[in-house]
Amino acid sequence: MTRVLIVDDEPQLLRALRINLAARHYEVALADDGGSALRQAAQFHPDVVVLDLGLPDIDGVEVVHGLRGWTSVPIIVLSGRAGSQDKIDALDAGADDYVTKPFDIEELLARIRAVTRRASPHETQPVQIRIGERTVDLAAKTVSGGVRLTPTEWRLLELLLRHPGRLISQRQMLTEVWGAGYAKETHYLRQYMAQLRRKLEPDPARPVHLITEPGMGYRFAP
Amino acid sequence: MTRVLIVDDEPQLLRALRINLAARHYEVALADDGGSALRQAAQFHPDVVVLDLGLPDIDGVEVVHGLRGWTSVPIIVLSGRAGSQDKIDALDAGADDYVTKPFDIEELLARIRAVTRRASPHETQPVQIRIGERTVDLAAKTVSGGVRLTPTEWRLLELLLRHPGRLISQRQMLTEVWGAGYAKETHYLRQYMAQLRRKLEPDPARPVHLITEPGMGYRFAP
DNA sequence: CGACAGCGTAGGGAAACCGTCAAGATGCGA
DNA sequence: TCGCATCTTGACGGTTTCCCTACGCTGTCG
Repeated sequence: MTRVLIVDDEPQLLRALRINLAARHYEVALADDGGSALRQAAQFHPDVVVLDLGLPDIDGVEVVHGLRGWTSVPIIVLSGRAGSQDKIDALDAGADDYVTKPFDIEELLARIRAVTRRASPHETQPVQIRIGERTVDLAAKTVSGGVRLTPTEWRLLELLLRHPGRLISQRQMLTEVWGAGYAKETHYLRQYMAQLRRKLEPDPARPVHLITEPGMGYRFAP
Repeated sequence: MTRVLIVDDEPQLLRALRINLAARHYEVALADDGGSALRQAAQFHPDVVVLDLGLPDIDGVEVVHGLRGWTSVPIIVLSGRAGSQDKIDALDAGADDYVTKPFDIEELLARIRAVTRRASPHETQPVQIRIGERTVDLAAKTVSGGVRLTPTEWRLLELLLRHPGRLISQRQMLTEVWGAGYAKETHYLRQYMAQLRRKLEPDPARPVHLITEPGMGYRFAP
């Protein structure tokens, strides 16, 4: 079932879309500002995000940036502003499509079908990754052996696992998992990397998959 | 280089797009009806197709179907008809995006960037460089053969590798790696160049890739 | 032949960094 | 309101990395 996150500050629109999408057997989550949108995206893991640019707290383009920091979920932008520059900014920030209000609900549905159709083969690619004796499923958010991870642990692990073999800088990890204001709190990294190792590594004291690169960052070695 | 196939029956539009895209270093192919569009797509293998729905011979939606029969190349549909049903039909036929004429050329370019960005996540080209028997990946910060480098070693090596064959002055290396106050500490250079050679050169005593230019600086010879 | 300048190598102390244990603070559901 | 899971914060010992000093080598030039 396709999961849709709708972000808009008009209750009417939210309601209309929720009803229409639910009637077509989409699973729907709602958010009415940028902050809750980012939180919802992390928890709900939608297959597509419908995002209004005119939000009360954060600029919509910033929300796109925030999402693109850690996910490639398709984003369809809504906006009342018909100006072309808005479209260009949103698309270049990483949005996949742009619809100007007022729009026909059928057209939005068609665009949702279009972006999810393109993204769906991506979904079938292996999201199961082995770490030692454990198997991690990023899509289902499960780890074999009855291991459970907290939300923060998931975000951190996902960031590493999505770039196998690549060095992820401390700065990148901190800003993408905790936020832009935490770029220097390397303490958190040590704390949570230790927890991940305890839960995933065969011998947590001698990690072979979650590798430290002193002074630079961490790396997931498959 | 991204390859774009433009299908439209208006010579003016074809010309305008061709010029704009060529100026931005796209490779462009043109077609003015559905038949040649399908032929061109087969021969030219574009990375994205810009397709006008109002063609003289075949209905645009049929062209979409024809393309989707064998390729998943992103398709951006153009149309003068603003009616929503057109959009829905085209999107459901397999198009990826829809732009209504008249459109801002910048907007179309942004949409081209959006669909190509999505279609080719492989564009994150691995910057791999060979040094003797070792392979260095600057993006992933890895060296083949289990070799590990420290942060300072990486900074120094990156500076050299980003300018293959070029002489890098001691002054430049010192200021870029250690800071403006270290411009005369040539000592550090010898120290770290020796370490890099030990880790990367087949015979550290006889360097063939990390070359000393006495009195001047160092050079990376590919 | 000797002085000198530039380069390569080795090793030790200091500082920065990392892993770990432990405890306080916070938020959420019962 | 309480209890639990999670997130923050603090403290300490071990390790890596960096900075710095010392010394041998080579080629040039007087």
